[in-house]
Amino acid sequence: MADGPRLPGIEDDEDEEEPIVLHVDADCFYASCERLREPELRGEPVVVGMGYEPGETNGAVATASYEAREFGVESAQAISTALERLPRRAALESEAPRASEHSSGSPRDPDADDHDPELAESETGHYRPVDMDYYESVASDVQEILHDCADVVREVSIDEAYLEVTDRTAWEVADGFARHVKDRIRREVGIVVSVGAAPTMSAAKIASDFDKPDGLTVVRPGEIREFLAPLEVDLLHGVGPVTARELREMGLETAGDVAAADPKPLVERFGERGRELYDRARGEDDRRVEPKGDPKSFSRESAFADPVSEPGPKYEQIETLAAAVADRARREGALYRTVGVKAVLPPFDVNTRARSLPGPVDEPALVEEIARELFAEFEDEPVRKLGVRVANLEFAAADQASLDGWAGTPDADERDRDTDADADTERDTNTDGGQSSLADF
DNA sequence: TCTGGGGTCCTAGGACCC
DNA sequence: TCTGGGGTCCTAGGACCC
Repeated sequence: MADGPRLPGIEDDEDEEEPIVLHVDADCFYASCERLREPELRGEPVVVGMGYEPGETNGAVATASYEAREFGVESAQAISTALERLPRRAALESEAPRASEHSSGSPRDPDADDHDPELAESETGHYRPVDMDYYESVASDVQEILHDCADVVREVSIDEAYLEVTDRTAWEVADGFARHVKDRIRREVGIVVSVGAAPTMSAAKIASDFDKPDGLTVVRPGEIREFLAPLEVDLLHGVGPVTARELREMGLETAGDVAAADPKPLVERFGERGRELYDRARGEDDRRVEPKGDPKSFSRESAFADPVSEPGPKYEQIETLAAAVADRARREGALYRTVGVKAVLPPFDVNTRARSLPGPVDEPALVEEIARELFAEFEDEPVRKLGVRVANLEFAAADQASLDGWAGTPDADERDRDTDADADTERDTNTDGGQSSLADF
């Protein structure tokens, strides 16, 4: 606006102050990873299933390649539904990939296809179980490049990150910079990503989604509202099916409608979220890219193939999950103050229970004990899914060292004392005895 | 769309405190 | 004692995201 001196090619002084945020989002990441180690899958429909085992029909779709999506396979869909739309290529193949498996005239396993035995290969797809360890190793290669390209990186999930690159590029060449990031990841890792560049995190996020797959969309300062206006409300981050329906009932179909609406009813109906929605639709978002902080909770859950009514197997599962969660916390160096369970009863009735302790602990036996107690009220109910969670985490690592210095009580000592106390005291969180480790805090 | 697993944030109500 | 207002912590549920 002001008429001060301008650098060549820069339209407006204000633009210089506008942050340049990149949102990098891998396209059907799990499927791409599978193709990385199994190049025969390139160009083929690939479905990666969670809770899926080769040859089985249980589980849900984690990721479907774009070829698989053509058949109506969608993420979060039941594998059984996906299989109806896109039958499995051959049952044998998914157990142990063999080079010649899908060459012509291969013998069929009896349960290879429960459908048309004459099914054309072109109408079948490849199903693979999720292999997080492998995907994480690929993701860390990608992340290395991202950190190399930006001053601040915020990893949102395994396949998605925000980059603050204001000092690395300029608006007039932002598309070239984004191209460079894309190319490096493709060349060095073999993964295709979509990138959005914008002055705000929320616009960058939508921009990366705009032209998927292999997309590159730059939204320059002053263009955000115009860019968002025609988009359906459910494309806005934070608007799911429920909110989208309610917005439509209010006569708001697009981001432009929301931006032009009276914010009062939005705030009345949706509270703080309504305000945020309104601001974001107008291109207003002053969040800066910051590295992700410590996690707030750890949880593990697992579903039964069919609802289970007998207490035995359910308590067994609770114990397994409790041990896994406690182990995770210990490995990550986290103390927890709250233990919770989740019981999903048919048809899909989600129940959660939680109990907090007076102070943070690292005690696997206690996690199990509390989880069992919290679960007791559901022991005779049919249960389809169970979960165990620890929350109110404390990552004491940094402080702990100095604390140890004067207190002279390493972690292990505290744990031992606590376990001893455990043996002879009822572990009621409100009694004052038997909580020696807690008293230290 | 009949439902997998790991998270985050928000809200509402109750307990409790001053 | 029927009674104000503010604050915090806790639990449960819900919506949402990937």
